[in-house]
Amino acid sequence: MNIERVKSQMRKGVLEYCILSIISKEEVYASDILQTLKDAKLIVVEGTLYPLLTRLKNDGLLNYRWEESTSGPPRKYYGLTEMGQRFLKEMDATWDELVASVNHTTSKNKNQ
Amino acid sequence: MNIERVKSQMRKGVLEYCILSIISKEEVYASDILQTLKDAKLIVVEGTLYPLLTRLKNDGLLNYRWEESTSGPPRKYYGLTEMGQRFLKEMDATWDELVASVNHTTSKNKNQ
DNA sequence: CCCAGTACTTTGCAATACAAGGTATCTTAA
DNA sequence: TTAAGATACCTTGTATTGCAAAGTACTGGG
Repeated sequence: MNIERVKSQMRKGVLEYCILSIISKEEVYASDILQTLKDAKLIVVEGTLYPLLTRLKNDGLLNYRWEESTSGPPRKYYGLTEMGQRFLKEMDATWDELVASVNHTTSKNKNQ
Repeated sequence: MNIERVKSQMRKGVLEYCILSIISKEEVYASDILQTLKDAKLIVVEGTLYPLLTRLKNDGLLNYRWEESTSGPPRKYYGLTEMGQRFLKEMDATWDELVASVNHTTSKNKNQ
């Protein structure tokens, strides 16, 4: 048992939410997403992200288009489907509820 | 893919944190914990809680004592070890960081 | 033509929440 | 005294999924 494992586990729960949120702002490809998550200190690796994007696409929340790159192989640029946008809104509410629940359970509030 | 699965997944990440936090306030047994989590809208079932308590005990974060009950079999009352208390403090910080990271990624802040 | 860089994909493993069923203890009441 | 019901703790099997590591494929430079 170590704190890194706990961090990793907490991350898991919000990964899909953060990824959908990032994609909702602009069309991006995998490396963009990895960089954005890294900037936010949410460490994720390729082996996690790619299968997750595929899953979200198969669930109809994402779509993508290929785009040629001047510096390597073509990239998959992802965007949110209409269903993805609706889902993201629900996730927003779900996240807010979770934060409220945890703060309630741990007796914290915003001023602490 | 449905929103319930997402809720469940978000819950997972904070379960240990919430349970340690509940136990830190007073000695409790499993049913107390289930009730407290339920009140906070963090649904958990027995089959999840018991193995988790055993794991936390084996990791040295919890200890327990048996106590007779006037209305059924004896209960295991759990308390935090010193290590558990230290760990809980780290989890507090980890949670705060996660909230900050998610809010950053999803471009939200406390006033929204 | 090989090598380095970039991008996407796949495979195997480990952790763990949950559903469902099981065991044990205690109280109550016929 | 014993059967039924309530309470409490535990175990097993399954599905999900994040991650490490290795693989495939495209591009341009030397």
